[in-house]
Amino acid sequence: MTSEERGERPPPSRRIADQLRAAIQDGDLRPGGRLPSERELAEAHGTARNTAREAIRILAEEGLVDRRHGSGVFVRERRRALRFGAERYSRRLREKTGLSPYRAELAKQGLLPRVDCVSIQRVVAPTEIAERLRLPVGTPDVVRRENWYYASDGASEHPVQVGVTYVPWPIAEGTPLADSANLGKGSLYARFEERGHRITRSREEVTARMPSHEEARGLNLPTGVPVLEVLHTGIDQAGHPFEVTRFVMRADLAALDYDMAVEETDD
Amino acid sequence: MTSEERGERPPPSRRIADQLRAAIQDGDLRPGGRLPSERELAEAHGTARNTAREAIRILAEEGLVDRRHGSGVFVRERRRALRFGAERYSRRLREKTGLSPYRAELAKQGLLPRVDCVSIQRVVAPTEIAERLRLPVGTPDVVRRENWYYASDGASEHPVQVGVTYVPWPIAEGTPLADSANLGKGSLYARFEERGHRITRSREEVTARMPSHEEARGLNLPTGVPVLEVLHTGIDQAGHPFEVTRFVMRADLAALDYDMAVEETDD
DNA sequence: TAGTGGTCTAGACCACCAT
DNA sequence: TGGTGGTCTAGACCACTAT
Repeated sequence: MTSEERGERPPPSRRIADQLRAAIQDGDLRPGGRLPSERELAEAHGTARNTAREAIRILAEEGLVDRRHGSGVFVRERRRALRFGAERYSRRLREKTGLSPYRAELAKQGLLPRVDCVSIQRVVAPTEIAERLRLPVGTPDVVRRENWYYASDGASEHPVQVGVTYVPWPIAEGTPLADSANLGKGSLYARFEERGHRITRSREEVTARMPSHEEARGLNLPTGVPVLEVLHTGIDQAGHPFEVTRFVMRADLAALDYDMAVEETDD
Repeated sequence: MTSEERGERPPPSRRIADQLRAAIQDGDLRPGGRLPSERELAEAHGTARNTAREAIRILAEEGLVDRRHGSGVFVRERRRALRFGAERYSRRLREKTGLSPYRAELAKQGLLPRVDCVSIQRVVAPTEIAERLRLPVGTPDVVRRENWYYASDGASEHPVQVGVTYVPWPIAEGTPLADSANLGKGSLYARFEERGHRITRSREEVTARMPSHEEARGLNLPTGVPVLEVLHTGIDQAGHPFEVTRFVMRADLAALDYDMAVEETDD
């Protein structure tokens, strides 16, 4: 039981945070608007600066405000414009638009996409990946392709997500999958089809967590923003998994959208 | 560009945090294990206690450690045992097990479920809900049912998720949906079928964010744990939406699992 | 009761941003 | 250059947990 639940007065830092939070939620402080400075808050409440600072920190952890060194503290604007759904793997969509699903979604939002293939390596599959690819023991080799996805509004560009794709070596061998950043017309899934693997089912395991230290730096994440982690498994017409991709995406910019038939489950 | 990226030495609080993080990731500090106290860390690094405390705070925000007032700081154990998938709406599964999907999933994990229907009200639908139910203007009334879901390992019980279901008033009127906490055999979807709405498609919009102040308290969430928010729309055999549920779940305990056909999209 | 984290004070200097 | 947040010090007292 917390002090608040017992009806006691919360400590000053909490009370200042509560008051600012209410002002944000009531619209007295508008998105993009600036909060009073730490020194102003401290004086207004008759506390030390550290106490006002603690209040700001509480709000930052909740993802409600952005702190900008040298400028001030601002009410965060909630966007979450990008929605990624299962149709991103649809051949029909691929053939119709000629765009990769990431590019198609950004185009819909009037944003400029950029995808950067930062590495292609032949590695031993991590356990989690090997399980999902049902790799036979003794043949653990996969191609690991790491892609970074950016969005630009014309003025500035932000990283949105990272995707790491694992392909069993026997499937990738001798194809652009094994060594080319540019996969050519139709991209990834067109190349899989040429190897006899047409994506028929998609399994997606979704979790959320706070970013690791490295992810927070790489994705340029403000405090109080979690990441969505999606472990995608592509399954072909024969029911065999042929690729696994782990996406890590900024949860403040991206959302997932699934539309599914319900009675189709066969267990 | 941060000071670290310029090759400068990070400030003492960061360096202490980096060192502890490495110890956790290398396994020198095991899950459940206790970190040195703030006073010990401060002395060991020749800093003020507040500086050591700041280091601990950085790790807490990353979700790596739990702080327990009066006891110490402990390496968080990662569980995430519960997986919720689209098959939870399957009639076949419902009829086979006789269990609600939540109860079935917890039983699989050897946990004891408890579901508490805390309120049933007739309200005006929030915009977001009205849009998804395609409510005609002028008939905005819905039944709002709020359920809390708990899991118990026999010793202690934790809240896992909250689900708020909205049903158009004309569908709920005169049925247990409108006023009964106990929905009877087959629960929610059996009642919908009796009203002529068989769930055929499910749309799920998934996001993640830090919990609100109230959610953090209600779900008893430790710092550094985000929530998954799922906006589920049930669609019947005629293609009409008939219920919307917003789930908010602890991301450290729950995950989502989707298995879908790919080429079925009809746009 | 001893040790822990939670909160606070009243300063200080630094790094960053806008003017 | 003046104002902002970022970090730090060297204390202090309180609230909580375990023994």
